[in-house]
Amino acid sequence: MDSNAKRATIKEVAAEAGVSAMTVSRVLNETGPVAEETTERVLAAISALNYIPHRGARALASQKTNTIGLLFPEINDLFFFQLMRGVQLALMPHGYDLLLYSTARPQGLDVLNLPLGQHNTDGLIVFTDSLDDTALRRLYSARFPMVLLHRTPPPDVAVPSVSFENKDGAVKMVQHLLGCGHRRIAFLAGAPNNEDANWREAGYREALAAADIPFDPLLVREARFEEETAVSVVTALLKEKRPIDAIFAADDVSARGALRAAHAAGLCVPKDIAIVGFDDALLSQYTDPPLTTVKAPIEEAGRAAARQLLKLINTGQADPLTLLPTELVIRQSCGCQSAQGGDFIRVKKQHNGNSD
Amino acid sequence: MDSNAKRATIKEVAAEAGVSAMTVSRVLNETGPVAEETTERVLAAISALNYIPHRGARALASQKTNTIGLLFPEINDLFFFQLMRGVQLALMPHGYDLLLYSTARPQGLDVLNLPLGQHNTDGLIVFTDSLDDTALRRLYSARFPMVLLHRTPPPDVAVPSVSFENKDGAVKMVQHLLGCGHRRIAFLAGAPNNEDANWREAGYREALAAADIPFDPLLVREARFEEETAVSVVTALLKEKRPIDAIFAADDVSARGALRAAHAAGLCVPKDIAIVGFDDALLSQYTDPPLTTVKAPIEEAGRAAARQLLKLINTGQADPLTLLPTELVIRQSCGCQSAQGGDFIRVKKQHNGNSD
DNA sequence: TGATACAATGTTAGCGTTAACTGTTAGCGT
DNA sequence: ACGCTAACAGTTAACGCTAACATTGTATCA
Repeated sequence: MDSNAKRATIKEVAAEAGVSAMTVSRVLNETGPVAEETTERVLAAISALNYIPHRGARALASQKTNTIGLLFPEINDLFFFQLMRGVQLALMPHGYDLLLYSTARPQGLDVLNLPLGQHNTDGLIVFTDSLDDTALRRLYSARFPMVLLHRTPPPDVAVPSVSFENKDGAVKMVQHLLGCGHRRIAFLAGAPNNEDANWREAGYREALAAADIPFDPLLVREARFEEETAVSVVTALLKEKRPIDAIFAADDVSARGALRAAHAAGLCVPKDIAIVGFDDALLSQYTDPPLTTVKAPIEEAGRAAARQLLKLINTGQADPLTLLPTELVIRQSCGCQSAQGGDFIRVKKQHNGNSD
Repeated sequence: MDSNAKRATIKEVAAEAGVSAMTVSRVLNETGPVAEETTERVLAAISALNYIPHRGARALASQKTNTIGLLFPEINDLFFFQLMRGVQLALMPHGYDLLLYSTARPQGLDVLNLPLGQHNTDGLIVFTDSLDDTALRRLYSARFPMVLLHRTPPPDVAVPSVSFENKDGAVKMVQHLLGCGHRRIAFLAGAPNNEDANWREAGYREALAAADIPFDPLLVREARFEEETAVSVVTALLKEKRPIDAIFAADDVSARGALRAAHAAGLCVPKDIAIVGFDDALLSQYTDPPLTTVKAPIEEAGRAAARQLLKLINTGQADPLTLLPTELVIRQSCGCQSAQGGDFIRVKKQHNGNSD
């Protein structure tokens, strides 16, 4: 191994192989015919000099970065790893790399100094509220390819968006609980600006209304997808001694918190109270008792977002809305007998799981 | 908003402001004197044209990317978010962006096609085993600035490394348990190639030896830092009916698993068995009972790695080894009375928490 | 008063790569 | 033997930016 080697350039490789730089480029990018014998010499030279093409130079000359950016807010949820994996898996076979950036406070982001954008990526996946509407509009008006993940674009911005059938899943879950005989169902909401959470709450309300059960605002608490918040909120709720048959948490993390709070209050789940979640997160089958939940295809969401973005980059258009199906996963925390996925539940088919 | 605007270039900005491109560059980078009035005109032009400098071009011309790469293995631990945050926080004020890349299978990584490297970053932070020794040597011999996080470099590679005082922390914990009267202490190890875990196990053994307690290999199980693995491994261990006073898990995640397994086996923690962990992860104060553990400064590790890398880039050298101190956090799962951090425990001061 | 310094700008060239073009040469049908 | 095509390779310019140097003007000092 050469010790103090500076980076080798394409010219040096070309010289080593006795060809022109262009030929090396052709070998590298498979962009034009090169004789087999020449190819081999070039490859040998590349190997010998430990040559790695310079991204910046490539981007300059070809006007492509072969990089996709993923913008995400400050988060602390394993959820995100699955999502990222999905994106990466979908991107890799197409030769794209994934550049991640976490925007601690999206509002403060200077659009002119965006760490990810036209200057270093071919497109952007924007996760939830990691970018505010203003920045979104700017990029959109500059025709920069973007896909939103778990976020609806503002009305005047036609950016493709990928999400779950959140409302549909929540409806199914509430109908399942109702089918078990539960009537007083509390709901643990997410943060106010979280769209997934809002659609889930909408589904909760809609299913109640459909069953002619009056909506009781006192049964809705904000757990913000946080286990500890859920614990304190549910502890408080249980202290109030309202009659409650079940708690529907807007995600599995808060369901876990609810479970802990219920146990701490001396309640037996599901005998005294049913507790269910949403997401079917990694650990949800191991809670005590195993959690009944709605399975959300998280990794698939990442894949779908990547696919849509590539489509947008390559063809100039993509599906405006991709909604991934959710499905009931019935375990023990709901206290129902049904072994299988609750097929007996009639769910009115909707053209779109989120909107009416 | 101009609708179909192509990217503006520095020349267009210069033309708009009635100056040369160089002056714009100077304003942008604060690299040379520019009259106040001119500066304002340039800034106005930048704003009007929505100009964003092209990273690639900059990198080419200045031979700097202002980007640091963080390589990490496939990971499913909240741990990582704290680490990343630390890195990002330390980098931001110096104008560096953070480029992340997750190497699913580091062995298969083609050194010549490394997604992160000299071509697009000014330096690399390598987390645990996300890069194999061969690749590491190559980059090192090309004098590419790198810092290892939670990994010791191979002997012939002088790359700075940042880690915790793992062994020291483990010693303290075992001594604490011994001080409580526990004698038969089981250990839940991490994956064999995880250095943090290995040092923790070394500390466990050393403390036992120092107390003249024979090491019993049957009391060591591999939980791999995974909650579910810990549950099954501990369940099996408890079934064997060996006398066990305490379980020392190599991290809090597996401690959580141990806790669940113990409860499931009808044991009361800490009355029947003490269970302690390592890391002081986000949720550890909320377990039931609250987990006694060793606090590892995770975010600080990220910061330290970033600092060392910047130092290496700027001055050509950095501290070969940064060991961040760990400290006992005594809660209830160990069953000791001591309210505060166990000051009564005498710990022999060592020059280096990991090596002897 | 001219020499000196430095603030403020401009000019030129080049970073490493690829797009678009320009040759060559060989094969092939007629 | 003539042109025609296609395989293979090279040349030139340009991508957007900044380093290094060159050029002005103006204030300062002996």
